[in-house]
Amino acid sequence: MPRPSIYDVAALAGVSAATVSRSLGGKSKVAPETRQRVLDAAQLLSYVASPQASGLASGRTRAIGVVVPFVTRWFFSELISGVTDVLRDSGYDVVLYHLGSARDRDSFFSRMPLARRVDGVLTCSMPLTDEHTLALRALDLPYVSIGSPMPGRASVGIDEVAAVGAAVNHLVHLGHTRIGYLAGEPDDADFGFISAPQRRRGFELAVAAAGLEVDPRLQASGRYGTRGGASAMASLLAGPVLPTAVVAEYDELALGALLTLRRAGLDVPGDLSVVGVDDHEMAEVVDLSTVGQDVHEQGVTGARLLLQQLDGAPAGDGGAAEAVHVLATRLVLRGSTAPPAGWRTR
Amino acid sequence: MPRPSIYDVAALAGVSAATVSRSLGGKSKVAPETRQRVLDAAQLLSYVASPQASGLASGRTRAIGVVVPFVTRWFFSELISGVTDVLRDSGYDVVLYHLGSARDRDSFFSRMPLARRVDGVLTCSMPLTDEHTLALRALDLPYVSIGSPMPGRASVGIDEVAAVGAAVNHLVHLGHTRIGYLAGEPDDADFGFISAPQRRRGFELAVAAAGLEVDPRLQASGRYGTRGGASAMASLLAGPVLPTAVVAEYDELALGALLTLRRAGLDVPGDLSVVGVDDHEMAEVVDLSTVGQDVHEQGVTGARLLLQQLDGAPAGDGGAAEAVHVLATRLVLRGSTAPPAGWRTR
DNA sequence: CCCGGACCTGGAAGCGGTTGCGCTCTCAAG
DNA sequence: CTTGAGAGCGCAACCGCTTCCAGGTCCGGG
Repeated sequence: MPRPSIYDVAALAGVSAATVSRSLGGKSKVAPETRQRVLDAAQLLSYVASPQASGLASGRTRAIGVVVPFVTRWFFSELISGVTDVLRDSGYDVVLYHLGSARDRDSFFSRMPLARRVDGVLTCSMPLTDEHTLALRALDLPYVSIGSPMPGRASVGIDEVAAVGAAVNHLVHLGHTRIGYLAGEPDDADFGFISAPQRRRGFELAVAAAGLEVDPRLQASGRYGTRGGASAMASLLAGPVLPTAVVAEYDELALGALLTLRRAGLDVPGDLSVVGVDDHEMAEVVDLSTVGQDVHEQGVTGARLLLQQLDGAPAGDGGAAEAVHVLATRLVLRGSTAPPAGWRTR
Repeated sequence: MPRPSIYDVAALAGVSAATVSRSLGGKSKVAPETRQRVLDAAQLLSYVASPQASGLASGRTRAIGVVVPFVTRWFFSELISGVTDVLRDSGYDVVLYHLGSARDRDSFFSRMPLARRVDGVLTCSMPLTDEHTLALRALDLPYVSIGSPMPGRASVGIDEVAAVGAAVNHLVHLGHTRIGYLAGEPDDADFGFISAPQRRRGFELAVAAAGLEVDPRLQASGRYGTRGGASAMASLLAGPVLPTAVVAEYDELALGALLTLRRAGLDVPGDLSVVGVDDHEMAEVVDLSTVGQDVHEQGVTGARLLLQQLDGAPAGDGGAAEAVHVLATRLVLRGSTAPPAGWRTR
């Protein structure tokens, strides 16, 4: 028994297919009594309209393309979770495009499978080349970028520069003067976090603003993740000049750093303070001070912005389509930061 | 300028729409020279066939529904990553359904938005009621279940009982006799890991098999995640009888347990051994012994099984459609386990 | 009593492809 | 030279729904 079509429902309800469509779609006027009859019939047959056909006829797909470079990393999974929750509740399907490598991205943006498949696009902290951006623009679909502003398009994110600045200032206020920086490096998939440059800049600006010197000997980098943080910290420890505190580009690096320090027998924050950025779920576990961002909320906001564009401005006019939403970050003080050794409050 | 249709391509190439379709679809015979002309024309117009229309006409959507209860948890994100990689390379789109709460699931399975949207379905460790299962069956689509076998359908997973058993045996061989168990509890979303009962059973069977007593005073549970592990361990420490080793239902719990132990000033593995299950990425960082499973590989395998059904047996015959793939687990020995205090090798 | 308008509903034309069927043309065998 | 097999390609019929347009009813007002 094949799936029932709209005609089956129409026949059962004793109306035309047009009326069934109207009753279910809820758009134009149908006599309440008629509508109920149709609804009952549909229910009875457990009829579900073919998204294919309805999309073809109406020009709307009721699906959103969500493009992410990674799905296994904390930041992205939080984002996806926020996005999918909002979209599901609005009746949109989420088509997930997982583009880890540059190769994947290139082939994706040149083939553009998004073309007629979705009503809108959401990219999450995607490192896009000009070509990619162009291809995206050519789609001329409602679009929101999360994690990286895009000229003329709506976006949501945090102030990366300020976030790292807050971390630095916290250390400065504690009295630290030799502040190190742990950065991530692009990994095999040739992808560094898109926010990396800004975070580094945030670090340097804040250090300079505090009247301190930006000392390259106090900076180190490691591959993505905890492992990278561990090795970066190790190289800092092996360096010519020791910091009294370090800020990590993101929490995973800080976690690794903590590990290295513990193994080296150094006390945190006694011998060295550590502060991260993100407020990763593990940060609380290891008592890491950090600058938190609400990633789930960014996903939610991004999705909402997109929905707004979808049933409002038809992509491209002023209004919400260009809004840049900057979400707040918060300094989360935990046990990994303290005044430098030998320093005392006046 | 609206998106080009197949007729635009046809006109440009000087052929009929049918030929364009055949040239791009690659199915039936087209003269190589003609096909090339069509390909060039399509390329020139950057033509992408509407999935809607082609799906409607052909009955295939080139999309797979992936249903997960969570996306932010290690296990699931790894799975999704494996699944999406395979499907993307096979030209399938992934429609992600993120159903965290029982309410979400109920409304999902009763509305069944999957109906005509996808060619196949993949569920990942979903706790399904009989109703859900029935609704899924009624779809009559190629289907693979990851993380929980389903009668008559293909599935992939690990032997949960054996995995925990391996953890227990490891401790037994080390000489432990008072072995505790840390379990997770369902969280707000009313969801406990679907494998929880089997893991517990694995624990109890292995303990019994070792000739030891299953002592309820050596078992504790906490809410999902590290936090839960920490509190579960705490309650064990506060209990009437102390274990010399504990196995945690999954690594996140073990991580929390390690934290509690460290804070309590207990040495691991000196005072107490800890072993987890999963080989979570943080396990390596904190030097946790564990029983590892390759979750990414499970995703890959699941996706492959589904593809096999898609272009082979039309859902429901014998063959691969019912295969139960059990992937291997491996005992990963790290620094969190050792013989019990006061014990020495003969 | 007649007419205009509001309100429902049905008919039918697509939406943009796919594909069965059949026509045309080429070429080798009879 | 005739005939038949194939290969290539076009015609047209859908796929299942949405939506424009027009027709039919029912009312209230003139």
